Amino acid sequence: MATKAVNPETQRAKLERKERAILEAARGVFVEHGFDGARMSEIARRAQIGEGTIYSYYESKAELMLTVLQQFWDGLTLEAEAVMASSQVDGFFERLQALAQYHLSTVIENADFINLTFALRRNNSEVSVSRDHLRHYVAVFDNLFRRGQDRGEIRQDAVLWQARDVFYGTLEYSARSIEMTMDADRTERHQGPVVDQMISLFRAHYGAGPDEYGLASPTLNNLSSKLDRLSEQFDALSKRLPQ
Amino acid sequence: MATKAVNPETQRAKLERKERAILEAARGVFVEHGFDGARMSEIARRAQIGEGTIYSYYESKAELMLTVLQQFWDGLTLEAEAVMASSQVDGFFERLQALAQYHLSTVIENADFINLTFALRRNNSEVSVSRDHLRHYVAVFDNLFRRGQDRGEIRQDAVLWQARDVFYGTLEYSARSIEMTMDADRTERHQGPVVDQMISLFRAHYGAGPDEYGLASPTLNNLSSKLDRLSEQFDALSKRLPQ
DNA sequence: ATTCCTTATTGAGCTTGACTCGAAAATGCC
DNA sequence: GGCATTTTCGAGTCAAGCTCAATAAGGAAT
Repeated sequence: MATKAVNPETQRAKLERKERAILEAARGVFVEHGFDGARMSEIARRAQIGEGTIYSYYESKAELMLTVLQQFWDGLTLEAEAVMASSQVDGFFERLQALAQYHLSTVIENADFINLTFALRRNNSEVSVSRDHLRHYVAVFDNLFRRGQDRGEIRQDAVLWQARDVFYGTLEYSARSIEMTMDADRTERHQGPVVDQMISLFRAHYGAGPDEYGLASPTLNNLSSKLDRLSEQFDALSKRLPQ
Repeated sequence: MATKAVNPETQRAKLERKERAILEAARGVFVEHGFDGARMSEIARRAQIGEGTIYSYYESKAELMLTVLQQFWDGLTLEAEAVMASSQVDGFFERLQALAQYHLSTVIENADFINLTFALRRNNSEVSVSRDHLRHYVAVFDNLFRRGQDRGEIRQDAVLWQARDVFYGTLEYSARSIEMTMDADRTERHQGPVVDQMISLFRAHYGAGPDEYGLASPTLNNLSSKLDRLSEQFDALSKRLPQ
C-alpha cells in the first residue's frame, strides 16, 4: 500500500525527469548545431535514452525545437521581469534603459534562437512559437510604458504599439548589425551607444518630445532630462530620511 | 565558319537561358514551400532539366537558395532606387515616406525571403547572403539621409547608422507584427499609421527645426506634469522632515 | 509469487530527399 | 566523319527523421 501511494508520484517524477533530460539535451544540441545541424541521435545519446523514445514525448524534431523555443522565451520573460523588479531607480527612462540593455545583450547572445523563432514557421507552417509566448515577453515593455503614462512621465497621446515597434525593432536590427559588423563606415558599434540613442529617442519623442508638427526641441529635451534627474535626486534623498 | 563565330554566342546564351530557367523555377518553389519544403526534384521538373544538372550549376540546395536570395535583394535595391528616382517631390521627409512605404509593403509581401536571409546562416554557416548585397540595399536610405543632411533638412549631428537602425528595424518589426496580427489590444494595424509615425518620429528626432520657437502644448503639458510631480515629492518630503 | 494487463522503451528498418557518379548525349574543333 | 571536351542525365548512395513490432517495466489482482 505504501508503494501504491508513493509510486504514482515517483512514476510521474521519473517521466518528468526524463522529459527534462530530453529538453536539456535538445537545447544544447540545437544551440551548438542549429536546427538543421542538430541530430536526433545525438540528442538521444546525450539524454541517455533510445532515439525512438523521444518520439513518445514529442511528435517531431520541429515540435521538440518548438518546446525548447517556448521554454527559452519564458526564460527571457522571467529574466526581463527580474531586471524590472530589481531596478534600483524608479524613473521610466532609467527602467527603459535597463530593459534595453538586457534585451540587446540577450538578442545578441541568442541570435540563433531569435531567428529560429521566426524562421520555423516558414519551414513548418504548422509549428510556430505561440503568439502568447511572444506577447508575454513584450508585455514587460508594455507594462513599463503604461506605467510611465500613468505617472505622466511620457505623453498621454503616445501609442503603445508604435513605441513597442520602435523599441524592439530598433534593438533587434541593431543587434543583427552589430553581429554582422555590417557598417560600411569604420564606425565601431557597441551596445552602449545603441541603448543610449534608443533612450534619447524615447525621451525626445515620447517624453518631452516634439509637437504634432514635427518640431524637434532639444532645448526642451534638455530641460526634461534635467527635471528627470532632479526627480531622481529627490527620490534618493527621501529614501535616506528617517521615517 | 559562320557557325564557329556564332556558336560561342548562342552557346553562352543557351547556358544563361538554362541558368535563368533554374533560378526562376527555384524562386517559385522556394516561395511556395520554403527552404526545407522545396524539393530539388520539383525545381528540376519545372526547369525541364534533369535533377543532376542543377548540381553542375550550383553546388548545393543552399547555394541555389543563396543565389535566389541575392537576386531578390538586388531586385529590391533596384526597385527602391526607382522609387527614389521617380519620387515627385524633393523634400527629405517626403522621400523618406515613399521609401518607408515601399520597404514596409515589400517586407510584408516577402516575409519568407527576409527571414530566410537571416535564418540560412544558422543552418549553413558557410552560406549567407553577402554583406554587400544587404549594404547595397540600405545604401538607398544612407544616400537619402546624407543628402538630407547636406541640404540642412536634418540635423548635422545625427548619426547615420543610428537612424538606419531605427528606420529599418522599426519597419521590419512592424511588418512582423502586422503579419502576425499579434496585438493584444484590438487595435487594427495597417501600414499607413506605421509609416506615418515613422516619419513623424524622424521629423521630431532628426529634423532640423526652429525648435525654440515652436513650443507645442503637449510638450509643455508634459513638462508641467513633471513639475507637478516634483512639487508633490517635495511636499511629501517636507512633511517627513523633523519639525 | 505468479499472472496478466497496461504502459514505456528500444533500435533495426522504412522512407524521403539531397547529392554523386559513370555513362551517354551534345557540342566543338579539325 | 572522327576525336576531344563539355554538358546532361537519372539510377544509385547515403544520411537522417521517423515508425513499429518486439521487449521490458510497472502495477493490480488472485
